[in-house]
Amino acid sequence: MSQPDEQAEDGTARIIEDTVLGGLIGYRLKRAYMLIQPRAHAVLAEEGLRVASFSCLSIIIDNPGIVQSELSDALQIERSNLVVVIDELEQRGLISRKRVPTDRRRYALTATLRGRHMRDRLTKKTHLAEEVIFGRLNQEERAQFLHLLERLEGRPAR
Amino acid sequence: MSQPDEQAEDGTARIIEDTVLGGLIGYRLKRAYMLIQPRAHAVLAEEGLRVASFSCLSIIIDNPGIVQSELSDALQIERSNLVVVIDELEQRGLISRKRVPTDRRRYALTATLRGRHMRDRLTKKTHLAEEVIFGRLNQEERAQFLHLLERLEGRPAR
DNA sequence: TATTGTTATACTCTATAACTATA
DNA sequence: TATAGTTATAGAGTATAACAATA
Repeated sequence: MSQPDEQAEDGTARIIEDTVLGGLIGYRLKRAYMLIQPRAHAVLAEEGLRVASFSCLSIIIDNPGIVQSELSDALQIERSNLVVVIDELEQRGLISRKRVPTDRRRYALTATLRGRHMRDRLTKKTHLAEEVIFGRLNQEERAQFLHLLERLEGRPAR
Repeated sequence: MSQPDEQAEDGTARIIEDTVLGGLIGYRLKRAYMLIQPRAHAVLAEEGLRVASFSCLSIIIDNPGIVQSELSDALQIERSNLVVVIDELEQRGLISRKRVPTDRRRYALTATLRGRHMRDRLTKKTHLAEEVIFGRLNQEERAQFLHLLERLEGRPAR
């Protein structure tokens, strides 16, 4: 997987030079993300869930009664695109929705027992899948990395 | 931008709990990437280029004579999807292609002067755009972060 | 008037299969 | 037979506009 042994005209592998791209954090983040994402995708697909569905399920479990517009904000998914995900989770019996009595425009979302079990199982499998890549870092580096990602998201230095 | 002030039923902002997602590196990488990507996208769009086009242009400049299948490997873009990008770069006069005499199936790609100027200009603007986010880290943290990204991509520890 | 959930739609990215010309 | 570039196409994911119900 990903061996750089493309044949150049003389039959030797070409070493790719790069003076710019590797210095761009967006490019580097994308490459790292693309290492992880397909593995998470595959694990979740085994249970018929997409990544977005798993994310929604997880946030609903951690925030019982959350409504779609709040979920939309939290996960940065367009309200309109959330609809199909929520429908899917409900039809599979992983969450349920009921109208908020004080504001009948909104639906309070809660996970079912089945949904909670699904998340717990998939959390373990996803962590295992990520381990193939994240395991390249030792414990100190992992903590550093997650800390730096938090800093990038705007959390102030410790 | 991204203030978490969604109104809960009682009129106070809901604090979103998260016991699982934040511990998944894929989720965290995606969030960081989504902070950077739209900014790079916007800068490149000002010159009518997409991110993939800029990446290709840059690798072609650094590797004159590279052919499409090598570029495809280097950037992990499907050969078929590269075609439109290369066409675009050529039509805009940023690169040129000529058949490789020793293997007439292949086209050697090289950047024009105009292409090199375009890259130089866009490299500066992209770095500036990324700075809004990456600037949240100090110099030592930046070096650490890029180093850890390299480690994730499989480069052995120093 | 504004907001929530919804529908319809379009656009970009990405993936796959099959073709051609060359090797 | 295999490979490079190409075409066509389909599937995700994402973004926007407009609507009904409710506030």
